[in-house]
Amino acid sequence: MSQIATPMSTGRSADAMNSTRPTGRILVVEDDPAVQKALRRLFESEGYTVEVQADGISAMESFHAASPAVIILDLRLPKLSGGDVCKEIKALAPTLPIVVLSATSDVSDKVLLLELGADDYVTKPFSPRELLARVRAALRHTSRTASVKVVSFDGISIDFKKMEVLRDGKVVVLTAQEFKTLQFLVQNPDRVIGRDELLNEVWGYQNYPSTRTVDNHILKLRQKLEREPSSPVHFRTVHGMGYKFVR
Amino acid sequence: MSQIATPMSTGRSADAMNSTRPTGRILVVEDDPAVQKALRRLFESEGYTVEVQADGISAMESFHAASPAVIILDLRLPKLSGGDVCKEIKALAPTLPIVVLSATSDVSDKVLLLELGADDYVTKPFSPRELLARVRAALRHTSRTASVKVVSFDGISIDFKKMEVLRDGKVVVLTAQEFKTLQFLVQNPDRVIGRDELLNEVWGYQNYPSTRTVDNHILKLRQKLEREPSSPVHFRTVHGMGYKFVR
DNA sequence: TGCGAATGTAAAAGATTTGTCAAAACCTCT
DNA sequence: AGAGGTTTTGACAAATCTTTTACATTCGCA
Repeated sequence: MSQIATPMSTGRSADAMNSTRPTGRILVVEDDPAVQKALRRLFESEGYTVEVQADGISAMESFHAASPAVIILDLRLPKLSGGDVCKEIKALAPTLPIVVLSATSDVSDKVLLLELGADDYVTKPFSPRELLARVRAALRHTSRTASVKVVSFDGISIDFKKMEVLRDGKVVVLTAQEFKTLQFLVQNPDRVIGRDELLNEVWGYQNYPSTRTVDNHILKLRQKLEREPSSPVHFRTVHGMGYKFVR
Repeated sequence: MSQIATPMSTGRSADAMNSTRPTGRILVVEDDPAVQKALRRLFESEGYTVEVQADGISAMESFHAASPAVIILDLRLPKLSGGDVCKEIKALAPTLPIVVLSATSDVSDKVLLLELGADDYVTKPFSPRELLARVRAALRHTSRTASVKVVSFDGISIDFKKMEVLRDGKVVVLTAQEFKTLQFLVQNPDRVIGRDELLNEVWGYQNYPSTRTVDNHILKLRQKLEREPSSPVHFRTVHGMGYKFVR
């Protein structure tokens, strides 16, 4: 597997690590422009939204402003050391996963990482695939600890763990995108959600399809889940605004 | 190929932990207060109950009093060396998993650890996540050997202890990796497992092959175990998400 | 009531993901 | 080093999903 030293091997060697298309914001804190660029490319090509900061101070600001889903943090930073950033952030948001990026020499002390509260680390040189895998693992972890496993209403039950939907006891097959859409809606009941918001949350920043795509997915959900698809009860249209899920 | 169930979503979505929900008590034996604190925080945030001891003598006492599910043991200890603690405990409770924490220098020979009876070890600069993974693996291991040694379904029986698989009474030869994959899937039935996760859990921390590798192993499992490999019943694909084992 | 804009709908077109096979890279024992 | 086996990669077709597109319908409002 390809190893990268500092500038990341140009080719997107990440294509192998496919699977889930993430919908996450990543804050990358790294001062070397070459690595910055490489990381941005790496994650953006995977569908993440990337924000890059080069020093500790800006990192803290971004952390507050952007509320990322995961932080990738170089330990060597100007202004405010990566270690301090890590500690501060962990104090403020204990569940926010932080993946530390470092030279082996920086972490020779086994105490260090633990104390900082980092969740994981990758030493330079690292393979893009490995970093990606760890970031995914980190994200998986937070999502797993944070939510309800089954939701039921009107003869429909949604099992997020099995990723299975039943209507009247029978399995309803949903595609990945449909399921994601459903999940977002169900987790934000009674609230009107604009197409743009759905695109942001469910599709992510990178691939921005037209808003019609959203309509189509709602259509599918209605067809598959509503008893009377043409007059939907749960997946309601709010004309001019968007959609709203009601139990 | 499929009447498969439900695909779904990104990392940020709900998704439950595998069967190894931390219900466990952990005994941490470590003399450095900073590391103590860090370990306590790490495991408690995961839902484990943590007891900490700083020296070998107290460790043995706690072992008797608290009957932990797993022990994390630093090799450098005052009063009674970690090695001795390990040996003693293994003599008293052979199945209790012990994860040794050590500096690389201490374990230039893995042999030593094996002699001690440790189940796993993590060396010096280790990532918190890695330690967690090892502990989970250790727990999985005991819960497996303690309760379920054999799993059967559809004419297939898997003997985890013997590492042997029978189909219709005949031995099916699986390679190491195939068996591990099978094991992880079987131990997490009905749950959709992404390729990433499989790589993390089955392939471990050091090597990250491409996701194609996973597909290939699934292929092998299907060829060897499914009655109709081209339309798998037990090793199902969840398009866009990963795989799911169903009895 | 009539008009323009927004939404429903279905099917075509475009992309992506997975199945599968075979070759290459790796191991582990002699 | 070589044999025999395992694991990983790479390629390509097949399967499946997503997005677009085009047209019909509905809605909001003057």
